[in-house]
Amino acid sequence: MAKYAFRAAESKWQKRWDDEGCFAADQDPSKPKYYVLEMFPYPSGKIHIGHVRNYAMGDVIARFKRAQGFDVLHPMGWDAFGLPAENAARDNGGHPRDWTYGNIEVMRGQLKRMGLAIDWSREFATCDPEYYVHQQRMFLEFWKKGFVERRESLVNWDPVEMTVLANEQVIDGKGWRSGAPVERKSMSTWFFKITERAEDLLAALDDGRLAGWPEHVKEMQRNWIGRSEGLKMAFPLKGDDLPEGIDDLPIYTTRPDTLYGASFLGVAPDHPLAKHFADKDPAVADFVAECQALGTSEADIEKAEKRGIALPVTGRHPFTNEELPVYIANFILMQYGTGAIFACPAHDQRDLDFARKYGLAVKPVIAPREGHETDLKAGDFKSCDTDDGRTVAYTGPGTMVHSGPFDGMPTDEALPAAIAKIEELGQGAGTTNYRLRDWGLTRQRYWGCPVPVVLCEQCGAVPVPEDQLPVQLPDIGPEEFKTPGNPLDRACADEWRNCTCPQCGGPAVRDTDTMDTFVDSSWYFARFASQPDDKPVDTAQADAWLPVQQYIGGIEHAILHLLYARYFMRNMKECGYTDVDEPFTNLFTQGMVTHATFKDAEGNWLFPEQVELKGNTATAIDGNAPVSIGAIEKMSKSKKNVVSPEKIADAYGADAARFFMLSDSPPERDVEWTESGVEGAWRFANRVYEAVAKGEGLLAASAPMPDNLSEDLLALRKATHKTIDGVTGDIENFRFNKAIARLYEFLGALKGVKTEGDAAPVAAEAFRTLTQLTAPFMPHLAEECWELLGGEGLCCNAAWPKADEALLEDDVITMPIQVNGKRRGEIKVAPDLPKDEVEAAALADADVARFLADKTIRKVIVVPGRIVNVVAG
RNA sequence: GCGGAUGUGGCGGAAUUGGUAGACGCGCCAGAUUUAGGUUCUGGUGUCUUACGGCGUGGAGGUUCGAGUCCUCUCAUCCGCACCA
Repeated sequence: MAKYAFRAAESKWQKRWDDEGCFAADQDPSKPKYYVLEMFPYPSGKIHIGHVRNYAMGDVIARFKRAQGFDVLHPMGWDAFGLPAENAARDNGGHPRDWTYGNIEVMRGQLKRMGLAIDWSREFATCDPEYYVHQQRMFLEFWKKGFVERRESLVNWDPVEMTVLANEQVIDGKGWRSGAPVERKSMSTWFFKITERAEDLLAALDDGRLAGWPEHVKEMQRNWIGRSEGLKMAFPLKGDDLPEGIDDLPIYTTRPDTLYGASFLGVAPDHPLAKHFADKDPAVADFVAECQALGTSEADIEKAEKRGIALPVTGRHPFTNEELPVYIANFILMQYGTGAIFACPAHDQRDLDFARKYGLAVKPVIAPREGHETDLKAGDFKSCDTDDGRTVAYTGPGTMVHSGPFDGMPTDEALPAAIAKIEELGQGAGTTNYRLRDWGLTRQRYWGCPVPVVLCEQCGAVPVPEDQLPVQLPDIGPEEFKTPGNPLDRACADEWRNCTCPQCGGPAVRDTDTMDTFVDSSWYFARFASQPDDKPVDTAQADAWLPVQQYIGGIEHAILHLLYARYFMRNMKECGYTDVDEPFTNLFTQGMVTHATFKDAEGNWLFPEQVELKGNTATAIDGNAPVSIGAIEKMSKSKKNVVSPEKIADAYGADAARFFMLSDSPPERDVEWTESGVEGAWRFANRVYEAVAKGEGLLAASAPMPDNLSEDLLALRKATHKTIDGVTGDIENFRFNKAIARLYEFLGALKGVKTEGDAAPVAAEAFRTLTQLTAPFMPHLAEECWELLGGEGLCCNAAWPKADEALLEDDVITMPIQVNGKRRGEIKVAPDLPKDEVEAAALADADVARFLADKTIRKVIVVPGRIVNVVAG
């Protein structure tokens, strides 16, 4: 029997699809449109197996929707700007542009080998000037409309490399290459005022606009935006050495109810007050410098031990007139609220840690439990005792104590009362605050979209005129990438940088910042839908496709990318480019691909292909040296636990690789790549091919379905239609692993099927179904089978099968019978048998009767079509 | 530190959403076919027990006729934390 020759088949069908333009979008205006998109790849060098998983998922949806009669848009492009290209140029020479486009060339070829149903005519890279010219245009438009603003922000500064560092380049407070302690430095950059849209970005999470998003992603975004109702108020300051014009300290708090428990005030190390005293006192300056060496990463700042230093100033409590000490504290974030707080150690854990360390007062003002009030004296800490004897800050609700007029109030009443009192005193007001910060959109790097702005000493920041766009990156020599700092900001780029001011005609320089790559990825999906030369999108064309109906990508993008894209769409809408505000109707976040790690006796990492696996033991492929098997981890080049999709495609075929990536785990979860797993997929392909080969030409013969089928043939028809029903539902719900399990089961049911006489049309239906249901997962195999069966045209163009409802019903079902919750027997009954008859049948069952012999029946619970439980004692 | 998720046989997972725990695949065991096989096919495979049966969904409690599923506490792992993409 002929084996499935996947190598020949894959190139043959890819060519056919290509020649016939099968996957071009906008083919038939009469069809409903469906836009499916996977997050576009960064061209890092080669496709890895995680890409295969991501794009295989999108491809299943694209092919499935196409078969269901949709006009499908399924495009591909490249998120091509970014830091790795500059690092590669630095380490290996060359130019970031050449490295990037070279990688794209390679990766495009690798993706095409996977046989994806992609409309390649729409491909672009974000580093194409034809793309980023529109981004520059929109930037200027947003600026004009006030969505963008230039202001100061803090960055990680490497004093040796003279460069801004990304958080990931800061290791233990030191630059990753220089090893020099990092400083926090303030510089002037551009911001998108995303906080102005915080309210709507938040509202859309709950008003049904994002009904097709996973709840946990929405929850993450809600928490990220972090809307809080609180109080902004000022503590009058007292001290000999106050900065000029500063006589109070504005703070923000979400717990005004605990104001009577205030024991000190705190400011961030970057706070103006901290800066003021650092200039006067070297000890303060040292402390501030130490805090700043932590870098800008929020995680690092909040994980650090709580530390601080007192300032020679006090703040007066508005209620008690007590003078509270003021500290610089390393856990206070300048970006949140006003960068200053009042601390109530009894009811905030961080404040408590700090107060303990510096011997500050702890004043409980909330009694957690009823009757507990009398235990509490001011200064006592009993309110916070835990069962195991530790004392922790009590952050829950309770009754106010030691709080003047608020005594006896529940906390939720004391909170507005405290705000009202502060407002009455004219020392502050209730406000809404967001954790979300404005989006600093520029980077001090070469390989990004230039900011189309000229900086003139006379006129300030001036937009580059429309007819001079795009501002393209200057061509500079490869040696420039080996020099520390931003090449755009150096003499090598002078010819580009020096220019005349478009406004006054005087000498000026270009802004040397480039845009964050998140800007590039915030609207690429719109450009896929419509690509006019003279504007970002044609509104009618773009809105015909948008929003993306199914977006697929990694959970690591749950917040930033997805929030930025939502924000950017709103800006585009206000500029009239689209009527859409939410870019992604349905979102699916897929898991990562993991792989076991291997090390030789010397502790060197080994690639999987250097290792021979036999059961649970591993040896080196060259010479039988023992190999230790390590943890199963996310694939990474450094640990060498990577597999090459190309080698997999060579050995087992693209279909097997795609199929295995979807078969083993639910798609939102991580999946472990195993050689045996892909072998199983390959075996399945061969078994399908061999099964279908028995039905050669059956579709072309097209005998009519007889009316009265034998029991066996009817059972096969039922299996066929149940499989159609199940697989269709599974694909719609992203349960690819279950769809594939059903295909395995169905293949098992086809064993020994006859193809003559009455059986011919039944077998034809079964084989046709198997082929079509397999097609989204193994499209090349499906075409090969389709041809073998004599199907009309291409399998990918055939309409998706429909299940016949009448064939989904069972005449007899098996019901388990429990006695006291334990399964003791089963009965076979008609699904619609009345309850009392089911009960009678259950009690009559011999196995059940045995367990009831010495018991009295108390109750019988019959769940129709499900189960019977007899309660007896 | 904060926020989000995950945890079921030797392994990946399934369980109609409170109703037979372990579908399907991998691995393993046995048998058959083959000149040979790390091929293909057939059967078996949670665990303890000779059996009757007991026990089993990270751990500890709880609700219920019935819990992998709901509630409380807890442990472990993973993702994000704003200049990596």
